[in-house]
Amino acid sequence: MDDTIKLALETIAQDKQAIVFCSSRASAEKTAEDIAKKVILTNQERKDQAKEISNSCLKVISPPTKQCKRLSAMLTKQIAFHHSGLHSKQKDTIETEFKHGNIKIICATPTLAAGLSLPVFRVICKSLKRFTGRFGMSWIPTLEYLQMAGRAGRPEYEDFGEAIAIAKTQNEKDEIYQRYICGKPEEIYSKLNVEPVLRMYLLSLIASGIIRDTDQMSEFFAKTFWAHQFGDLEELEEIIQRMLKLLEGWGFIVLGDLKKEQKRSLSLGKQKNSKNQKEDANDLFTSALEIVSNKTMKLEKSKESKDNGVFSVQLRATKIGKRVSELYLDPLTANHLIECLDKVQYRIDQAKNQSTGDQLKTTAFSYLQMISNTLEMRPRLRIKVKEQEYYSNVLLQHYEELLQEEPDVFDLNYNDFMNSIKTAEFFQKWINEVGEDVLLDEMNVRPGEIRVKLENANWLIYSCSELAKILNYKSQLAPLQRLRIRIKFGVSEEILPLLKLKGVGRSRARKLFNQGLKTIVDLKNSSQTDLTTILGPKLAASIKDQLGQKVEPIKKGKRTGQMNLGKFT
DNA sequence: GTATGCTGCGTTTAGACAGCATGTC
DNA sequence: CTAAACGCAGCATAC
Repeated sequence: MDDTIKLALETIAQDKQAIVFCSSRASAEKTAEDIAKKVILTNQERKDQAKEISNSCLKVISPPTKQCKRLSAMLTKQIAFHHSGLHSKQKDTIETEFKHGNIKIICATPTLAAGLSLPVFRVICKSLKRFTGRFGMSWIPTLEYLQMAGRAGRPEYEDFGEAIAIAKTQNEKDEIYQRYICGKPEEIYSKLNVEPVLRMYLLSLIASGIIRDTDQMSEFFAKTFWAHQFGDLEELEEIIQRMLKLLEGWGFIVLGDLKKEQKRSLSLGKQKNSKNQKEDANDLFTSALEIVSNKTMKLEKSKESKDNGVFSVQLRATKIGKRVSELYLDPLTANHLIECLDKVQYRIDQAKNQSTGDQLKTTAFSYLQMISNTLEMRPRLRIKVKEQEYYSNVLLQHYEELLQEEPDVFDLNYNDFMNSIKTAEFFQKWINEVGEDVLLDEMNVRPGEIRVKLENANWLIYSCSELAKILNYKSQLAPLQRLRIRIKFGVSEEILPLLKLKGVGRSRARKLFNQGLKTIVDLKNSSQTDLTTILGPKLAASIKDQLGQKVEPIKKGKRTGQMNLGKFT
């Protein structure tokens, strides 16, 4: 039998608890399941307790997903898995019930290591390797090992705790000993992801007025702990230089007083070719940039340049640049969104001018793909090998609606682009009321991920409408707002009016609609009795009340309102 | 006949943070 | 420089 499973069972035999850290979700689920298979609960009280927890996790989503069922089944044995795909309510109950001692083993991905304190007698690391795109399976950072191992030992209950790392070979054993037991935790800092961070950082520093010119900028970055950590100051200079130029080209900042604030796409009637626009902008700024290049950023030489009396170039955020910074958008994303909004607006204007002919339509899918292809929406839903054909069809189907060009098939970004199509398709299904169980089966999105995606989408769409306001694209505000509500509730267009009522969400609105109550007016004309049969007495009364109509006292029937409500939620 | 186990091959692979507005029986 | 394990299908064996 697997050593991990042996150790887990032995822990249970001691009537203690353990966390098993696994390197993938599939592994966490499977390991937990394998352990659960071998567990036999004898104590009736424990059985009942476990059953109760199992049920409460099962009914978090209705209808339950296969993930819910799998979790629920093993909770019966006081075993659980834990990873980011779980619904947050399930995560919560698992954590609290583990604390209460009602769950004996949790098989988890690193979520649990980073999260709140969840001390335990024994930590078992099934594997200390993890897949990384670039290097295949590689050792996890020492710091992460320490975090996981640090869960072991509960000062309140135990004198000590155990952290056990499983090695598959003698070689691995030595390596683990050297690397994790003797090794020092590495610096947290990585050079890999500097650019996006720097983009945002730079813009926010300028927008907030902390940095007003290139002198201050140089000074600021030279002094930063971050710059110190980065080490290679010249490389940092280059990056800052590049970011500055990008921010300027995107119209988020203005250099010096050489030019008035760039008005971006404010005139509605005019077709804007964004590429040309950008080039123009770059031309205009060349002189300013040259000054900057020659003068700033030579951090080591900054004294020298000051002595030479070269003047500093002013840095100022534009109106839209400020808003981008406030919205906490990556400027690259913001630019992408703005370009897409430009395109939508162009289509709208064209449609106004010529009434005939085929117009390129902007649909919900257009916007959904737009937000799906941002950095913020990463990681996108991945297209599996067998799904490729399906999603090329989806792409074809929505081709005309897209607001960005399809990259070349051999482009490195092509995969990512296709994943944005799948992600958009996921949102599309969500706002057409497809259930979470189906979404998991068909698209491999788990409830936990769904929540994160929806939150991001909500934020991005909100940001879009804020940008649209500044760009004066008024005609896009309503569609964006509608889309935002649809995303939030996961509903189709047709039942939108019903959502204004308190206590009416995705499923209740659908119920009403299917009973022929499609609008607020329909509801006003319906009797409270009818509403009661659909939604139960309490909600029926509440709706009548919200509509400003007389509320008849609730009759006490065989079933109370409480029970009805329970059934619907 | 059904359940379980083994082998071989193709496929997949952790997580989390930002803003906003408002509410849940 | 630098994979490993899961899931599934197909087949063998146990009950």
